[in-house]
Amino acid sequence: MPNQTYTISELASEFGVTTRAIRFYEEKGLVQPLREGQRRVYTTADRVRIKLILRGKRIGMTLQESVEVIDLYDPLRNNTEQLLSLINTISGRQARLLQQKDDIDDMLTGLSEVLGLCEKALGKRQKKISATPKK
Amino acid sequence: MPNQTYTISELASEFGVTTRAIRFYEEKGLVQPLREGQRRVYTTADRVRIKLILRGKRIGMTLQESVEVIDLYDPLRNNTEQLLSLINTISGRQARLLQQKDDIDDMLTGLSEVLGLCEKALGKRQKKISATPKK
DNA sequence: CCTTCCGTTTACGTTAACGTAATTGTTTGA
DNA sequence: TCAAACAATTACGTTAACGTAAACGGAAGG
Repeated sequence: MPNQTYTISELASEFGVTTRAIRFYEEKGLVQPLREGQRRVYTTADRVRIKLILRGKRIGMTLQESVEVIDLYDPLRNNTEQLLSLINTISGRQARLLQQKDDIDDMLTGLSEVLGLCEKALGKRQKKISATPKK
Repeated sequence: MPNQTYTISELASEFGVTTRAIRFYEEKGLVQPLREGQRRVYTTADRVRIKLILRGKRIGMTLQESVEVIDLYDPLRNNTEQLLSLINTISGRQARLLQQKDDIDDMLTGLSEVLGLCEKALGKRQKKISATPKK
């Protein structure tokens, strides 16, 4: 039943952001929840948009960029001209993402090496570390 | 011969940033070029730091975060306590990077699907697109 | 000598993405 | 009925990461 709705604080706590942030996204036109009187009512579609926005944020996209990416999906307008331009846009975006993956792989490689050095320095003692996901 | 040095504008144009940005990084203590009179002189080590900083930026890290990652590499201080904490830090960072890769993969999948739809809508005509990496 | 091209410092301006009140409803359980 | 919990609006504050402009100095070339 994807006809569920959500309150702002439900979504906020689900995604680990503040209600202020979600209202801010609305100010910027990123979501347009329904109203029930004054109260905002979010549909599953709204929920998905927010989720995608936050995904974009995690990889360093601005809110506007996230919206642009999201908007690539919807009306799928039929003009040939626009389709060609859309293809270019998507290709560019894909290239950036691939670059990002390379960057991440490089960084992961480096971190693994440092990790190796650390463990070596610890004399390979099999110390269990309490997972402390700081902050 | 890695004893080469660089001027600020050389690095700026190589990396596609402004000299202002590089001076800003210095203000923030991210690099400490030598001086030749007033002029800044950058070593290959400085160059690498800047490169790493920009790599961090591409995947959405703040300057401070980039420095933290870079600093994981150097003194490799020997205190056991610190080593354990370092290991945790690195593990956390790795987790974030893996999450980012997943995010990117998801986005790439989505974009590919849209691309497919576009090409289908174009009737599979083998139109060559001029690579227009816009802006 | 004068202009043109780097380069430097100082300092105020800007944008994004919220944070942080302050104030004012509205609903709900004791 | 009344306080507690949740929601809304309005508005000023904040941080990061530079942009932009002003004002100046050395050096190189025509």
